[in-house]
Amino acid sequence: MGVSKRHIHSMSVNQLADLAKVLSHPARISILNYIGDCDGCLCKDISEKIRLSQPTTSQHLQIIKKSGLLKSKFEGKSQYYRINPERLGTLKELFHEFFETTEKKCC
Amino acid sequence: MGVSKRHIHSMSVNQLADLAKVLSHPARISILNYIGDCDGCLCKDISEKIRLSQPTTSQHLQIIKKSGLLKSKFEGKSQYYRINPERLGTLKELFHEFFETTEKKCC
DNA sequence: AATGTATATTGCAATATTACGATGTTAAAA
DNA sequence: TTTTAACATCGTAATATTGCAATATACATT
Repeated sequence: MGVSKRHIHSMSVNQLADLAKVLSHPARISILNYIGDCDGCLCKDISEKIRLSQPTTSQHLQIIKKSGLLKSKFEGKSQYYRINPERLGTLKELFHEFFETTEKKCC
Repeated sequence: MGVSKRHIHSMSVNQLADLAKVLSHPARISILNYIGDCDGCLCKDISEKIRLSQPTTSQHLQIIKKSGLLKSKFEGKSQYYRINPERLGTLKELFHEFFETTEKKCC
C-alpha cells in the first residue's frame, strides 16, 4: 500500500515515531544544533550555515516547527526561530520511556 | 533531486539521523519494545503481536538489524531476535550529545 | 521422500520525502 | 513609489518508504 498503519500502534509509540522522523534527516539535526547555539536564528543564516538552499531550509524549518520543537516570531521582515524547550523536554521523556522499556529485560 | 545531501553534514549528525530513521516508524518502535520484554523473539510472534504481515515484519526486522540495534541467531528453523545492548548504548549517547548541544543556550 | 513450519526475498503499487527554481508576500530602505 | 531583503509556497523531478502477495529457502517431522 505504501502508507504507515499508524492505527495499530499505541499513541505514545506514534508520538515518538513522529518526533524521531523529525530527527531522521541530518539537515534537521544540524538546524536544531545550530539554533541551540543562538537565541533566535534567521532562515537565511541557517541556510548558509548548513549549505542548503533557502527553500529547502525553509521546508525543513516548517517540518520541525510543525512537530513543536521550534517556535518562531516575526520582527519586521525577519523571522526568528527558537528552540521550544517544553517540547524538547517531551521528546527527552519519550526517549527515556523507550529506553526503559527496551532495556527492561535485554541487559 | 530527492536524495538527502548527507556529505554536507558531520559524521555524528549523520549517524544520529540514521538511528533516528530506524525509530521513525511506529512498527519498529513496537518491535524493539516487544523484544525488550523477552529474551529472544521469533518473527512470527512479533508479526502477530504487532499485527503486520510476516513479510512486512521481517522487512522491518532487517532494517533494525542493519542499524545494529538487533542481533539474531538461528536455532533450527527459528530465528531468535535479541536487542544489542552495546548499540542501544551508542544510540543513547548520541541522543545525549544531541540534547546537550541543543539545550546549550536555549534553556 | 514428502509435508509442514519459520523466515527471507522479490516484485509491485501506493505514497512520502527531498531538493530546488520560480513565484508570491511582506516590510524595511531608498 | 520603487527597490531590496527575508521568507514561504508552488510545482516538479528524482528517489525512498511502506505493505503485502507470491515465491524461495531451510530445517524438522512424518
